[in-house]
Amino acid sequence: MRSAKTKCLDGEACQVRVIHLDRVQRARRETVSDKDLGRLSSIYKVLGDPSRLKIVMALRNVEMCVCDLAAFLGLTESAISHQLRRFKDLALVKSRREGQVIYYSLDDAHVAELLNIGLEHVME
Amino acid sequence: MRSAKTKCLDGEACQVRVIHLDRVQRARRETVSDKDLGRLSSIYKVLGDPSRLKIVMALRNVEMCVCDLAAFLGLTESAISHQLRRFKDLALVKSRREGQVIYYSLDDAHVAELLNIGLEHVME
DNA sequence: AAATTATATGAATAGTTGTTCAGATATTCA
DNA sequence: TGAATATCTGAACAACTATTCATATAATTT
Repeated sequence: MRSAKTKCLDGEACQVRVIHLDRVQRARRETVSDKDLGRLSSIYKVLGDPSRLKIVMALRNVEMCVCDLAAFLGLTESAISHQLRRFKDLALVKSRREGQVIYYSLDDAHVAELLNIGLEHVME
Repeated sequence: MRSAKTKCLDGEACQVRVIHLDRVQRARRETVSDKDLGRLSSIYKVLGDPSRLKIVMALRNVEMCVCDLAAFLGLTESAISHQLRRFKDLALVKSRREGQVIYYSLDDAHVAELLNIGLEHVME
């Protein structure tokens, strides 16, 4: 099969070689929107850090406060708080106030599922 | 409930407040090894970038070469190659050579599952 | 009200990372 | 063999990020 020049989506020539134009077009047809792609990658990204992953893995089983998580991870309470906010922004973790203490837990069943499948992969 | 001082795992005093010692201990008991935690976070991390996510999303449906992916993403072939190596290092993507062309596809069923669950979460 | 406790926030910084560029390697074809 | 093609690799750099420190906010207790 021969190489071929193609044009970028915006119309400008972009000198990209395409060996299988049909496959590229199919990929373009079946791809998810950039918005969804961004949101999805944000979710994986927030799980893609050892400290944060340890946090959600713990929250899978027990509801915990910032203090507890700081002791568990051996990090500053400030660091934990910063990371928890990232989870909250993505609606992966929810919080519940009881006096001065704020308890954190998983907000979404999909998250636990993501963690379980990941664990399956790593454990076997 | 009152705060309490505890000691770090290594025995040194570390001035960490712990509100719920039982929960912290339970978390310590049920946590996965640091090695597994590292491997797992690496998997999420590699999916946590829009470009890379777009690559594996495409490979979910079609086997593609570096050229094709470069045209699809609008990136350099070099950039694609660099990213594909990360996937290969984690055994998430496999390759097959046919002459000068190397075809890439998903290596692991778990990856597709991770992507599907993520999509479910984002789409709904 | 003042002191204490738990958490949140903003700035600063050291470390990490995605991309590009230039050049190397591997395969095919003439 | 030499030219052409597809992919890979290493260095370099701008952009991003995880953590800490200092400080602010919110709730409780005395």
